[in-house]
Amino acid sequence: MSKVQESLFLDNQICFPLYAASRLIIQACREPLEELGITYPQYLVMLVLWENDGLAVNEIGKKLFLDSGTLTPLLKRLETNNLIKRVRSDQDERKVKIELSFQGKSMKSKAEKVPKKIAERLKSWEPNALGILTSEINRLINTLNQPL
Amino acid sequence: MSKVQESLFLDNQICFPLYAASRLIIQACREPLEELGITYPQYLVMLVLWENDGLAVNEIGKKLFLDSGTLTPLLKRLETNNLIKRVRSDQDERKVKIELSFQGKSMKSKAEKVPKKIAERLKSWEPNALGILTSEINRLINTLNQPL
DNA sequence: TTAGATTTAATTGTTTACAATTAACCAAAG
DNA sequence: CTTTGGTTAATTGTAAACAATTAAATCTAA
Repeated sequence: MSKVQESLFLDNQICFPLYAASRLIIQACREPLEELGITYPQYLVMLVLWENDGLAVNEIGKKLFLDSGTLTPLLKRLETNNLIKRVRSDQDERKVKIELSFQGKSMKSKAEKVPKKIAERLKSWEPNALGILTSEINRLINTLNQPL
Repeated sequence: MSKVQESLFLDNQICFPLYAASRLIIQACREPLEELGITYPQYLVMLVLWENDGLAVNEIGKKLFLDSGTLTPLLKRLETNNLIKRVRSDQDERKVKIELSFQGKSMKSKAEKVPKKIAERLKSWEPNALGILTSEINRLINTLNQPL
């Protein structure tokens, strides 16, 4: 069979394994996240804010590769759950700053369960192999982010 | 800073890089897929069918890690676009067999553009490094699929 | 100074994901 | 034959993703 035809099998491409692994690991996060009452994308936004509170919507979007079409409704849900506040900037009224509420800040310590759960799930992996895999995936992200 | 706190940074975990890389590479597929008039998950179903025509919904689901809640409406859209037929099995009326239409079969040759486009996008990568990365991700999938 | 371009968030509409439930069907035991 | 338990696809409801558009605010260059 020709190389081109072979490449039309699921596992030969990198796309499907990435897609499947991403969904499976998010599933593994779901259980500890349920205790926090948030979803995985919401958790990502919280991670960004715990590192850097008060960012604008587009600044969060740059870090997570998400646009306002995804973030605006997600942030509204986080606000409804009293984890953040959305405040229009005075200096630039186009911008909406996202600020952690007290409850949002308090969640940080409880959130440590998530990486712990994942680490437990991947305990059969050499830490080194996992580190290499992570950095190779980050390298792939860099490649895909380069303008064509 | 403690290890646990460090693990609450975006890039230290494997979850976010996987999630980001998955979405970025699906974005890279979008342009060639637009020519075919299908989405990435629809393309995955077509890949499965090109390898094995006439599978039942749950058999496709096992290969893609998707359930009927996702597949049923997706397959209905593929049927509306005349790429497949959904036929209730005679032997077991619970099952719905998915059969490629003539147009669905014809699309296979045009679909070769997708892996070609991805290969072009990743031409800066050593084929070997890409192969190792793919197999490591597949190993991760196996780990995550093991029952806890 | 202002006309046009850019930035920013929100909105609209389509398609995935997925949990939870439902309904029909099958197979095996009694 | 009937009951029971398991399988299969569909349905319902919620939350992402993302393209495309809109509207307001800001910036820039003539």
